[in-house]
Amino acid sequence: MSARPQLKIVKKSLAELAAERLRAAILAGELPPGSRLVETALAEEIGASRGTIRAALSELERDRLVTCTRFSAWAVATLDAQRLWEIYTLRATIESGAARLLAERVTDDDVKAVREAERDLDAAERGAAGADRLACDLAFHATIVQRCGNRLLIDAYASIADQVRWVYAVSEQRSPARIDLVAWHAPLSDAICRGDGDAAASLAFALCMRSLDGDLGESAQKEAEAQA
Amino acid sequence: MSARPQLKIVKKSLAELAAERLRAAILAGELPPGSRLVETALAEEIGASRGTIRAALSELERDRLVTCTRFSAWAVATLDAQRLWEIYTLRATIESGAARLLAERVTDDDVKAVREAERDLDAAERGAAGADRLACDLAFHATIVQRCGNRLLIDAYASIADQVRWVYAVSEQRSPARIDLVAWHAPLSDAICRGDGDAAASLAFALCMRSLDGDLGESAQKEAEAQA
DNA sequence: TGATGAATGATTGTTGACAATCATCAAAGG
DNA sequence: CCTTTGATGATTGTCAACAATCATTCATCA
Repeated sequence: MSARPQLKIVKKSLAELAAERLRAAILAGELPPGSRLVETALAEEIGASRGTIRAALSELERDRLVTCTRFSAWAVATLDAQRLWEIYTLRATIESGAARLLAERVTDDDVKAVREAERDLDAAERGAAGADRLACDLAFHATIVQRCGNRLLIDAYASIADQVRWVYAVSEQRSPARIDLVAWHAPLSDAICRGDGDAAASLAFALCMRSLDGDLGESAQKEAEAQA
Repeated sequence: MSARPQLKIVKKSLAELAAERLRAAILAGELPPGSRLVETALAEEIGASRGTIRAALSELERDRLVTCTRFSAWAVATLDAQRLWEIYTLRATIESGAARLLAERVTDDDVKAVREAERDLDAAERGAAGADRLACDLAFHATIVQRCGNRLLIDAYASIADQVRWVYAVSEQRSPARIDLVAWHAPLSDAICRGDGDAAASLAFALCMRSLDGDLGESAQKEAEAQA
């Protein structure tokens, strides 16, 4: 069997297409938190029937991007300080578990991949602009999760990563704090590569929680005060 | 505001009712893994229309109890050794994160609750039958997660706990290995109560993974061999 | 003035019919 | 005998209409 270009086309149902559109619109901030979503209106705009839209909304509901109150209304989910904290701690939990798993079963390939991600991070730190730095940062974390070998964890991470991106998009503070990327990430790489599960878990958790304090400290602080 | 009995009645849609029924049937093993689920047949049996059944099936799909292949068929999900490992490591990850969170923010109330769950465990160890032992074991773990203060974590745990119960129901080995409950759980309680997040996370993870080896080692082993 | 209750419009919940797609199997051709 | 092709039945995907429910408004009355 020779290597072929990828020919297979992924067929998607209308509901999936609709969900994609809506997800993109929400993540882009076009539909701000709290926006009312009316099935008939969306059906008109998107060009599908209500049942189809309904399926799409249900999919987004399970990803916690929209909420539904019975017989009343769909709406884009809202973000308060509590939810923000929950999102980041869930992310920290998943990454922490993935890092522990990876460390406990680390292979040579894994070491190579992690070290490479670390090098990219170093390169980004030297020159690149904020957006690239953020991309490399996320790529580093994604590498760890992707290689942990647990599809359930990978899926859970994808879902929560969506919400993290959403938080970035919605909050005014678009670019993460200019921290010393390599200095913070290197200990985690080392722990994984030497197979130290406990250390990897601890460092991964701390690193994620640091993002909460650093990137979003201001707006979260503001919100918390507003609520008090 | 005085304390009142819970008066609110929860109205459920037909789709939710149907999902409940199906979930119960699957968890009880009435619909064994791999069973084909046909929308029209289910609609007939349950007494709702296809669209309603479809919504119910979608809900179960999100919880990974059923799978759907496009234009073809719904089916009860299957359990192989890999998936078994994934379920248990995801559970370990979530419990581990919850334990870390709880330890880092532990209050007097938390200490009291954890110690009480530990005492119940001790009592169960002395006298009770297998089922009660299992119940107390699960209650202890649930206590930790419930008190971590993160609704996302709690929900994620509820979903994965369903799957753990399912594994128990489906595998022949119904009762967990007769381990020394208190001896295994006490270090975790201690770590949480003294606020040692790293230790709590490590112990919680190890405890869950121990369940995989202990309770289900045989059947998992068998399956793994069958696949090879 | 404030509470109560009925009418109303808007929105979701549910249904059955029709269209699109897939898995199966038998026949044709080499 | 094996592979390919076409027909067929079964099953999911989509749709538009109807029913149930909710939020709002406004008139009524103590």
